[in-house]
Amino acid sequence: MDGSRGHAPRQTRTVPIHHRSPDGPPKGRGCWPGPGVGAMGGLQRARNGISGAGSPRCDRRDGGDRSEEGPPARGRRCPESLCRSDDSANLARPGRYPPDPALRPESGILATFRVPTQAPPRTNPPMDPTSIADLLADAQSRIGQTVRLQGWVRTRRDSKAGLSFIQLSDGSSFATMQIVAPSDLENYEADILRVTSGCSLDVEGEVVESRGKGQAIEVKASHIDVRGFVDDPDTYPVSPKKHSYEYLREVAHLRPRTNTFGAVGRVRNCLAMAVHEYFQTNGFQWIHTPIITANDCEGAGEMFRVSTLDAANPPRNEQGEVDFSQDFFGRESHLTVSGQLAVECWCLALSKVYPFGPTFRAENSNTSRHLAEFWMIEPEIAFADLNDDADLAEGLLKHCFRTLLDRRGDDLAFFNERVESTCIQRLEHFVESPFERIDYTDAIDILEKAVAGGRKFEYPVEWGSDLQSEHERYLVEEHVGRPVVVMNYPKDIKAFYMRMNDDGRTVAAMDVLAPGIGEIIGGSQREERIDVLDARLDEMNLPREDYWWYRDLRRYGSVPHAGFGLGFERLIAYATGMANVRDVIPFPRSPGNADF
RNA sequence: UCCCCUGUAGCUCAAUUGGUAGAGCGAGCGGCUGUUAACCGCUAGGUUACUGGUUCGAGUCCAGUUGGGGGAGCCA
Repeated sequence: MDGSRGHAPRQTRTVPIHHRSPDGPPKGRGCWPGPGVGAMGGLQRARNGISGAGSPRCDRRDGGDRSEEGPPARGRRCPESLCRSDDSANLARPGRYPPDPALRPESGILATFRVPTQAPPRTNPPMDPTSIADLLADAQSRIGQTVRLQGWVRTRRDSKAGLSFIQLSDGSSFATMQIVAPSDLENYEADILRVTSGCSLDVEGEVVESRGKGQAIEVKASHIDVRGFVDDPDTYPVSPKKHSYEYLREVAHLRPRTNTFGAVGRVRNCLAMAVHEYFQTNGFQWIHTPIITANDCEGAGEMFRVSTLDAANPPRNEQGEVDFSQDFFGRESHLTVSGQLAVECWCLALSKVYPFGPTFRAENSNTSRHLAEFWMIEPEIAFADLNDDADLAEGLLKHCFRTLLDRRGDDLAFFNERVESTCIQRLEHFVESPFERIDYTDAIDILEKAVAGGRKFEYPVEWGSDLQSEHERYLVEEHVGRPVVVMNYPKDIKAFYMRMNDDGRTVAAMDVLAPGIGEIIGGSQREERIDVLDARLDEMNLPREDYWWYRDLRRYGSVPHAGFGLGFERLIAYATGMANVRDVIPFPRSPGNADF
């Protein structure tokens, strides 16, 4: 029943004030966080200085007893401030909202919830809400209509002419909507003048042509319902100013409210859909390869163990080793580091397949290009060789970026203006130019010529060793200037499953290198000949029996096939110009960091 | 994991050879204004990440711990 839908409780509630944090979480406010530089301050101190038990987020309090109401400021933690989103969002500093003398701290240990005063009347029955994106899609034809918008406040500006301007964002597009709140709204004094960044609103009003510059239309409000106030605005973490990315990572629960991260979220969604569209329109099947794997043969690095054994006191066998036969799966198991081996089974039945899901690596990698949990796209195609694989990589990437340019011009314009000034140009160039394809051996020649010409590298260039980051960067950024596919690497630096070339010393592997981000795709044609595969397993001291089902694929109807892995976060980082993959995933996991 | 840099107000940063801790933004209050990253004034806000040293005296020097960044390795 909607008559009261959207209205916060009307009564004033009181709570003991020590349920409130001595002060709020670190704040700021993120409209246009600039490039991430500088160091962190308050949060680490909060983290280091306070040692309370309980939820780790609750520890994130900065010191400082900022008013008379607080309990001892340090060494004390609020058990439920940030961690309980329902009530804490409405907690107010006592004595401020409302300014009721009976509730001042000196009258007792009471604080006041900050709640809207009175439910403003609204149309009956209430109308369905519209998204800002939909409203802007046909702005001119909507003029004169009454609409209902729901969203969060970016800024409020008052005019003594008897009105306030509120920038409302609902995340449906980069654009916000200007709400004009006339002072004759019955809750104008009581609510509207108390609205700050971060408040949630439910607005009804007429779409009108804007009298100001900067927007074609605006909504002249007839009713504004403040659904949720911001607790002490002084502590709202995402204040309307520039914030560093490092800081915003520490408030990852609120960073989607900033321009940058809202845009990242929409771009991420758009690219994910583009990936699926490309495959679905080209005859691929999406295969859900397992997250948990008991294979000890994936071989792509350190893995996270999945176990239900008592970590403090695990069962042990006669040799004193942990007895995983008593574990949940009856053997040691892990989170997947790749769906490739599993999806090859489905490739050799459904022909064109792709996993697209989360992947986990327990590597101690501390870089802007690595995450412990990331999303990977791993297409696999049957009756295909390495060139088909490179064609597929090129087709997929170009489709993704073309789609992004078509659909998220608003967000890309922002990235272009505020994050990386060549962002759009780079994407347009990307979709128009053919990839450069060079053999590893030729790449070595190019690098050797560069060295002969005086170019200095920290690591030596020699056939047989892997290309270093500096080598890849030279090839992509200086020598070619656009994405490069390096193909046919020496066999000794690549995995066992990559197909041996006729020269006997290289395998059909490829890396797609992109300017600014490095390796974005790694792939290969797979070894489909059982005798050659076995020889490679033996050569690398890998027990054949561990790969029995993988080898079966080569025994029963084997066929040349190929595939690659595309790191989804690297794709987003490249598309947006965001420098760190931790800032293109909602909640990044990296060594020492699994907050939120 | 290795190398380098770094931690000062809610945020971004200053602080001379070791000598009383500052600004901008944000916030609160007031002024002005169909405003729009508004503008003007006033106010509040600090155990200089933590622990221990050196010193008459430490934000500054030393050691350890811890957080962050850049680069490398591993890779996607």
